[in-house]
Amino acid sequence: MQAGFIDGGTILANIKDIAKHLGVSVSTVSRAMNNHPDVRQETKLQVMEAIRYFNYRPNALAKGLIQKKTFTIGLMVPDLSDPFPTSLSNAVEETLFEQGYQVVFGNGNRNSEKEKQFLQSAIERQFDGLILTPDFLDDEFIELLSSLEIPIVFLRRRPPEGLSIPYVDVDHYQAATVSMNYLIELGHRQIGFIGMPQSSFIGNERLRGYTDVMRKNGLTPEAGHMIFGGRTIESGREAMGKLFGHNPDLTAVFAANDLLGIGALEWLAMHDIPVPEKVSVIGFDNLEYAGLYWIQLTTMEQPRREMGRRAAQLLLQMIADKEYTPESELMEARLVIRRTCKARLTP
Amino acid sequence: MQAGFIDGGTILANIKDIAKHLGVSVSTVSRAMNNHPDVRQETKLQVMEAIRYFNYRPNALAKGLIQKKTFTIGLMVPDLSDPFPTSLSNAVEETLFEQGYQVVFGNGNRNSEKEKQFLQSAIERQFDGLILTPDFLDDEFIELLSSLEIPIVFLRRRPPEGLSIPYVDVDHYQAATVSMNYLIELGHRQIGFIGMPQSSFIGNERLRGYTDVMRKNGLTPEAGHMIFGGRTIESGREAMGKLFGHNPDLTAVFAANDLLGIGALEWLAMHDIPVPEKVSVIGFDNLEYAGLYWIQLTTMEQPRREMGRRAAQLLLQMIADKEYTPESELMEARLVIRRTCKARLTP
DNA sequence: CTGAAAGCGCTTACAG
DNA sequence: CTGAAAGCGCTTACAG
Repeated sequence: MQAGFIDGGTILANIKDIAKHLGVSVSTVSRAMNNHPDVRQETKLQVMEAIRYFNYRPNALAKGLIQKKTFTIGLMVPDLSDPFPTSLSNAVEETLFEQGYQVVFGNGNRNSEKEKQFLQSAIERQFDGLILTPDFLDDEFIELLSSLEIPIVFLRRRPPEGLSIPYVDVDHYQAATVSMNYLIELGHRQIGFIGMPQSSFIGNERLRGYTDVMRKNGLTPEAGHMIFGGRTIESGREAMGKLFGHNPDLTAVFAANDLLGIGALEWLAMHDIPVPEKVSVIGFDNLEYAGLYWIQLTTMEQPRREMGRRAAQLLLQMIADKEYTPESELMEARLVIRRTCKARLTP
Repeated sequence: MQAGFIDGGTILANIKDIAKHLGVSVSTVSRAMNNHPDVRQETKLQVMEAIRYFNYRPNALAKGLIQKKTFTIGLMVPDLSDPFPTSLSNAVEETLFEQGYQVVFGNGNRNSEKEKQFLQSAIERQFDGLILTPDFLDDEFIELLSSLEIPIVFLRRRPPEGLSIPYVDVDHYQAATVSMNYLIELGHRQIGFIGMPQSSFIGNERLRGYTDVMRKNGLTPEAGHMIFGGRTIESGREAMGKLFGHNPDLTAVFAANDLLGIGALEWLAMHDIPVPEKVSVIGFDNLEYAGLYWIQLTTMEQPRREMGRRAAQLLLQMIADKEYTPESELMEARLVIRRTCKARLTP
């Protein structure tokens, strides 16, 4: 029951084949497919049947070319192998899919060139909108951005100054003060900080939360109590080693993300330093890892699904009304108390 | 220095604007852009400059429509939140990107409808090829597949009978015999099996490895030693509970994937049953999790990057030569010995 | 080396 | 309710 070859020529049916087969015009077929009101019910039914018979699918390129709308949205993620953004991407994808959009993932790959190429590709392919998590906001990238007339929202990143692009992010500073206050309340005073690369905006916001809370409590954030450089388990392990080597009197550590926190826990476990009895550790992100039986990391949970959904919704609004630039959204992280933090024994 | 508005009309420059601006024909601009040999060097340079000036990017829809080639490839993954496929997808993406292709991720979502919709979308959007990991091979899906004339390769799945679609997968049966032989060599005789849902081809291949090696060693795979149903940590935990509850004399467990294995380890840890002293556990996949300090799961590593790369290469070949259907590839998994398996003490 | 023309597969005013 | 025609933004024989 397959059409396969039509008139011994074309491989796949197009709208012309359908029209010819039914003895109607191409316009009529088009209208019938798109539920145009001005089509006789009978005609519509015939068209539907012919479509089934020929296994016809309209060519989205032709459609997009003429309608100037592709129902395609680009979603740039910094690193496909980073576990953090997946549930976020999932939420973006679901929200957009419900509205008939296909989302195209772009692998930024923590690589400036790839990020730019993704933008280029998005322009050439006429995407309807873009959700971006760029790591490299150099001049060239910003110029590219500003030359675009596609709706854009930033996710987990702040847009460069001067561009009115809305963003969705967590208030990292505020969240960091929450976790720091928690440690302070538990009685900790000697608190270390394991940070991401200092080029990271997010990392710096969390650091700012750390230093501010320290100062507010009359404590000096000492250079020797802070260490920067990575975002992986391995670098967390290393950092913990250095930190504790220089400051064996630390009673708590604030790790700027869970991977770093888990690395810290590994180092402490390897050196038989009991957590939380001797050292408390708090992370940030609430990755799946954090809940493992052996880890049970106390951490700040980012509302990942909500962030993804919200970013998608903002974008949808912008697409619906091109004049409108919605407000950015700063969401709150939530303290998830597990088993790596404990009140310091008052001496 | 931005063009922005051209002739107070169009927003974005197109090839016509460039041509008009230079006083040459559209064909000449097209040829200059595409490095056609028959273009004067000087003309080419002028075109290049105009392109820069207008910030012009060719419309990929128009290009695709006429060239019948979109440089777009669809990659279906079963579940965006599953940690297993990411490095695999990464390798696919890298390989394809090098050759100028954009890959579009499709979220199968372990949902039959979404898988079909992705195929439909791929047809409409004229993708050049497809890498598929479908979970639902019902009749409708198979018919859809066979009506396609796009090159397809299956990744981590076997194509339905009758369709000559090449695939790339690990030899799960062979790998399972490797891990089982390892347990047998360690002296284990009472070996349990924690399996995936019985609808899973992969799960059944691993099960077959288990039962065959048991039988070859004169052991009977007892129904009470096997348990099926999930692929998550939680279901591994549950399964281990049931298994051990009924068979406290088990000395080893073969978990059909790492998540199940980790769940099993959790249950054992929660019940103070020492691993590997009392019970050995072996997994399958070698997820990142498996290497965590507290887990150190002995497991079978799948060559994920190679699988992804290979699938992409096969597809590229098929795209280059549409007549050619390459051989499928069955790769070998590798035993990664960590700390969850130990020789059984001979009584 | 360059241009005019046809055409890719659709949609959409415009007429009737 | 339906059809003929123009057009979306390109590429590519065909002529010159």
